[in-house]
Amino acid sequence: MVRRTAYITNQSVINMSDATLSPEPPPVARRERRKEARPGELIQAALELFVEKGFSATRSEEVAARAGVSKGTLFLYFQSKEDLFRDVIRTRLVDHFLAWGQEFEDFQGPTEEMLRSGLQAWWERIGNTPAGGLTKLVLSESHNFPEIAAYYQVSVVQPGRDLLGRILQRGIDRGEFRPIDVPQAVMSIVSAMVFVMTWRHSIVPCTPQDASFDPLAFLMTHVDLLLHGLLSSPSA
Amino acid sequence: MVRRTAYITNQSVINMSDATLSPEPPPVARRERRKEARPGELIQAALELFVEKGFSATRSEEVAARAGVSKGTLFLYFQSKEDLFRDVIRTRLVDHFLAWGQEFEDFQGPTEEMLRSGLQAWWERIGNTPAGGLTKLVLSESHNFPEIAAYYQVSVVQPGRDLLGRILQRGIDRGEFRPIDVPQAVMSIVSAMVFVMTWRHSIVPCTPQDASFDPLAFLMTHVDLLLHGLLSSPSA
Amino acid sequence: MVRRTAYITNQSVINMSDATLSPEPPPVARRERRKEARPGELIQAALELFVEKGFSATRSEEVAARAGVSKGTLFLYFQSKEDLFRDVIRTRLVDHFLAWGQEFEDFQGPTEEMLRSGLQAWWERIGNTPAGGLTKLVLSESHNFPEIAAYYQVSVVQPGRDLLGRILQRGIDRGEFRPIDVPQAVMSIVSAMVFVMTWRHSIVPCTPQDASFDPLAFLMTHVDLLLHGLLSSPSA
Amino acid sequence: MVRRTAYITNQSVINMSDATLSPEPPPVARRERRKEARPGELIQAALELFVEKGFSATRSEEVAARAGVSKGTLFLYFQSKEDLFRDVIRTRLVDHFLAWGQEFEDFQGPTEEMLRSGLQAWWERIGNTPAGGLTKLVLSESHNFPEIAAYYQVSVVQPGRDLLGRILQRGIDRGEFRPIDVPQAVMSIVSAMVFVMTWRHSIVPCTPQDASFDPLAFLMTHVDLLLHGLLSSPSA
DNA sequence: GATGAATGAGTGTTCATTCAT
DNA sequence: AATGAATGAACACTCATTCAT
Repeated sequence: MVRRTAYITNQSVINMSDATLSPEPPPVARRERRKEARPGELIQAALELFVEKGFSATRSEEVAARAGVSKGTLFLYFQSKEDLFRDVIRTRLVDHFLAWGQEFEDFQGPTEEMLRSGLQAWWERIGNTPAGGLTKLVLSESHNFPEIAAYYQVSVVQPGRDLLGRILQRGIDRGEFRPIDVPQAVMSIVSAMVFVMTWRHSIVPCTPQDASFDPLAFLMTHVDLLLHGLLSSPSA
Repeated sequence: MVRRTAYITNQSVINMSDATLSPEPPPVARRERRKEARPGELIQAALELFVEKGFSATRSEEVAARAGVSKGTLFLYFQSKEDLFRDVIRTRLVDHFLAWGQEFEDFQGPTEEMLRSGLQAWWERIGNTPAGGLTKLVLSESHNFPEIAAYYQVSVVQPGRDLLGRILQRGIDRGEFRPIDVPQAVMSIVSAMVFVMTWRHSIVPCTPQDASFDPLAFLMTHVDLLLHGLLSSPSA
Repeated sequence: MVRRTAYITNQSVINMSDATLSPEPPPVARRERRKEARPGELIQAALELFVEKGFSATRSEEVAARAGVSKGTLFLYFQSKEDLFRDVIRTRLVDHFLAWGQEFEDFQGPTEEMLRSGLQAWWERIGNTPAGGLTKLVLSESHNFPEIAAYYQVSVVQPGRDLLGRILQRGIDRGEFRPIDVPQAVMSIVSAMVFVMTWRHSIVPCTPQDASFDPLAFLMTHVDLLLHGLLSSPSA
Repeated sequence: MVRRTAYITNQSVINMSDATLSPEPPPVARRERRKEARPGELIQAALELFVEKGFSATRSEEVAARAGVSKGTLFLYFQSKEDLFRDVIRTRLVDHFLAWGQEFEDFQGPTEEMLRSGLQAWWERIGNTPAGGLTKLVLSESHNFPEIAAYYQVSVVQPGRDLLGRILQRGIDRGEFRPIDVPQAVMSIVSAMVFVMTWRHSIVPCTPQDASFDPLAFLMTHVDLLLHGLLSSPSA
């Protein structure tokens, strides 16, 4: 499990635990091992390059080169560049996303803490990983690959919204929160999450002079505001 | 209405002449008029197409065709397709953005209302216009055009943040708001604005089944939550 | 009109009157003239190369080069290499074929002479031109382009069979020929025509030591045999 | 049955061992047998596929797959795809062709009958077998494999012409036929044979609506016409 | 100034061939 | 001997850009 005490502020974080290479079980023929590792290596390389340079600006040969293979090998494992893109999304986004939010099922403390803790977990496990760059990529390329955007909405966004909705509902049920419009409130949180990922991979890298944007701090302050409101004497 | 007074702290702005909006002063010979209108017509066509299909998916010949001229003419006015992109963004971002926020200088009512009214104005004049698409375009292409992203940050985002900051500060000064961290609170509002534009031009068009996303309603509910908080008995 | 007294025996005849360039009517802009000439020049180049080397062995850049243009220009006029192939067939085979057999409508002499004269005309105008190579090409590539083969059958072969059929029928009607099965007899002539074209563009170029194959002589002897039979005392 | 006595005036024949047809003599170990059978199995698979789809449209992996081996094995036995092609043709052309015409050496009946009977035998044993497809293949690929075409001419066509020539000469010698130009008359028959094979493997599969072409019937009618002529009162 | 024919560098993809296992 | 993962040369096709008219 990845656990990071301090907030990670720097950009260009490529901390992707290579999910494909385990601690080398029984000794297999070298060639064999590569065959199984290849798709993962290629997807990893593609993820990095797509996030770094964008989909169409990345030549398929570059992906192959970064994975340490030749152009032809790429097409041995993926029917086309677009297919590779799809598989990157599938493998990285969805898989990673599923890892989020399991432990909240039997959370005991106050919902406010649950919300903070959930967001922090999301940031550490998803937002602050290449998957965050992927999200920006999906949004950027949505014109060219609408099915992928739709897939993202269904497989990533919707589950996230559901989870957040359950948390908010819990707060209402336990009398901690006011009986607000849950779906709308969920969107207020989602918007901050999407914004953080978008911002981090577009504006932030271009304005080094203004590098004071701290995503996790922003998220926490955001939740704070949502919880306590701006008004000095909140309305009845 | 184009008014240029404050804000513009730009760097290396090449073509700031908003050839498209000025009310065409003295009557000139037809040919002459076309000649001067050309760049603006091309920029308009490019804006539309870039927003519709993305930068790289738009062929320069399409831009020319939509502007009613031939491929060659495009390169008479712009050195390259990238240059055209830069000019589109520069011209339009500033144009559109300046239209926002002048009338708030001497707003009289409560700050809560000022905030709502300001966001509504923004939505109507910017978010819900091609400029919204522009923003998404800038973010999407920030890898390929980092100077543009930086320019956007300096010329568009920063003024917006300043304006919002002044509004929030006014609320605090008048005792309406709690003495929160203004820059952070500003970001909570900005994030919703950016999110709305991003979402609207990427996910929404790809998921017609889930077309229930109402940007203005979201913005208003968002402000509502920020103002009143989620908690039933807000903290001291 | 092309008229050759002696039989043309040599291979590699590329006598294709450029059907595209007429005696330069009114003076047109250079560029303009090229634009109209280009498709014809490209088709001519493609015809030559396809016949020389086969369809798939011919790179599209070679076609362009022989036409004196660059690769890109080829695709300005033809959507794909396959399309170019189709247009070569359409332009050259069908057009040329239509030129055959008009004057036989009111032929006066004996049918035997009509048949010889018709075959000789066919040889001079079609068989002994690049169109002959085209026929071999169509047959060779029929696996890869079945629609083209079907088109050839309908637009070239069938009309030819019809024409030959009318000639034979005339002979029967005038009592010159025995009342044979006309379609079958037609095929006996067609087979010789097809054979001549096939042979000339496949075996003959590969066996220079055996270059004694004279297509026109063969055709004439073939007709002779068909007319008079092999038997010394022909059957009743 | 494979008999090698006459005819073979070949040049540079590399692999003449007909590994495919010989009735597998003494029982060998399984592994051994496979090893010797491999080339033949590959040639058989290649023959089928080349005839079905053409040479360049057949991927070498398909050949291997149909032969039940892997891609690499193919190149264990044949230096290249072209080499495989050469071996396919060499092996099969000779094999098939030699099967024709031995029994005519001491034919007793009238020459007319001999001719018909010979053609029928040819059709059944060669024309109407994969060898027919082979012929079309040789002609189609003659540009890329001129030595093969030459080999075909020398080893297949010439023996066939010789045989037909002997038959016709017999007819003349016995007073059954007129003293015609034997080589030319032979070509009239050969042309029909070649045409039949070419047509059958190119045009016919592409025009199912016109599937009425009966090769054997055509051949017989063709001989009929050649024997009896078209004219009602044959020449003096 | 305007045109649009022409260019050619660039890229995704295929497939015969090699070679480590 | 057999495999099949890997290679990389080859090629069709695109499109931003140029320039003769």
